[in-house]
Amino acid sequence: MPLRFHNTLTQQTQVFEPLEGNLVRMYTCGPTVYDFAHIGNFRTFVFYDILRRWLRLSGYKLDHVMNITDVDDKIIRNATALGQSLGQYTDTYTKAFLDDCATLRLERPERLARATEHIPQMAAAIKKLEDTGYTYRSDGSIYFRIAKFPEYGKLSHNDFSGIVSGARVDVDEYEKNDARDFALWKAPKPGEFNWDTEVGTGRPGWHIECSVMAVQYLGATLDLHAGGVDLVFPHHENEIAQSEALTGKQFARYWMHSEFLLVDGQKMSKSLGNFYTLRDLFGKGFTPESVRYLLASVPYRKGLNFTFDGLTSSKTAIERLRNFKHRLDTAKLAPGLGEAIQSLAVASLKQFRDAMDDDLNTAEALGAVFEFLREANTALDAGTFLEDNRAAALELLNLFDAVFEILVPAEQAGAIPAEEVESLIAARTAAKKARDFAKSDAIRNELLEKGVILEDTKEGVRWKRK
RNA sequence: GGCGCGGUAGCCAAGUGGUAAGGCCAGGGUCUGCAAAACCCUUAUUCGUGGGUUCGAUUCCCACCCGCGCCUCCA
Repeated sequence: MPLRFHNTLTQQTQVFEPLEGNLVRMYTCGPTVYDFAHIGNFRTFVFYDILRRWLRLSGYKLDHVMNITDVDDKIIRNATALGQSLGQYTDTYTKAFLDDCATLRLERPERLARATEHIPQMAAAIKKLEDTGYTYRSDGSIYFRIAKFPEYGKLSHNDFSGIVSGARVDVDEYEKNDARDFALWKAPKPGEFNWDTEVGTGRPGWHIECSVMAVQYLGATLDLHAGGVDLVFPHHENEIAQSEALTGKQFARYWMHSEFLLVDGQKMSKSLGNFYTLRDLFGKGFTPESVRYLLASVPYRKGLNFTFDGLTSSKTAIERLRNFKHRLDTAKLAPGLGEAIQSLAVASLKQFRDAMDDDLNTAEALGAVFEFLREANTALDAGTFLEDNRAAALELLNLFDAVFEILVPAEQAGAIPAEEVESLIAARTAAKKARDFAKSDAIRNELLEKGVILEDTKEGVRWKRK
């Protein structure tokens, strides 16, 4: 089945094909580094990661740019309050963001682009828009005149034709000609962080950075542009207006937007006390893998209701997958090929691929894995899962983990070393053999307290960390 | 009000014009010195409400109710 994505621009799910061969030029909206990113942000960043991985696994090469917005009102406010330079302030949160991404095993885009490192390019773009009549100045700021861009609204499917009537409004009386016009360049404020450029002193508006950096690194027409739904309007709509006014070419061919994450059915907000960063969750004992799994398991276009029950349930599901992987890796199997389980493996692999091809339907892809897992366990118990079945089963599981990447546990600081665990297990086994159950149970409890769970199986003792 | 997304078992959630994937929880079982862990089994005559189209709708159409998002730089 061909790879298909839902395109916000056309409001349809359509076959994805890049403009040029197997190279995908993509741009995703990254964080504004004014604070720690929260799990709602990471829902979107995990979506980018799944998208990247599936494109790669589908045989595409990626040229992916993500911006780091390191100048905006909140950053300026906070940095000023702390008496820090912009760079000092944003470095802290940029680093925290990148650390969090690594913890969640998010692939790094081919390029991260910081807004403050592209100020001259933004000024040049604004200059060009001025020269071509797309802008006007007002009180030292430069605005984009959306009346000059008839297609404005095509992404968010809003009809602005009734609102766009700039001529009525007196420029001297109003900051903007039209309520929908947006700032390309903001007038300098005394005591704040400003840049001297060819269009004057001040600082860039929010939207221009994405247009400029995307076009600079990826060319006038992107294959794919993604972000959270809340960015559809105005951010992405404005990006389109600027970019297409600038280049005269279609800006992005496919627009993908991830839905919101809710907490207990409500929007996350500081006042409700349901506002979580990754640090908060790890502090409560949840693992990065559980967070990653939960955020990845609900298809990106569906609102995701985040709950602690959900995290706990993810942890259990991950355990089951890891147990199965371990069993596949270590089981002693009779030679031969079990026909039934083999055809199920092939079918499950196809189902997994088809589901991912269908606009990244991760929920159905997971369903395929678990269904196979159950049948394979039954076959393993029954002895109808044979040596030559191992490869296809591992292929499915490896493909699954190439997307979800949760099978290998993260290292935990302060954990009991493996050698120590092994020697305690040896002592327990000896005690059991001598039928000294008091001693063997004591060792078992000691290990449990240190976070190690023992599993007595026919093949011997297996252990894992809690 | 406009635009968009969604309402499927206790919770999370997939899906199709032909009679409901999967995960978690719960209950039952296998295994075990006892446990744990692991594994298996069971769990929606029903898909927000009311109409309509159809031989047949959760799936198509209409209306309504409810939740969420955007409509001033929130992923």
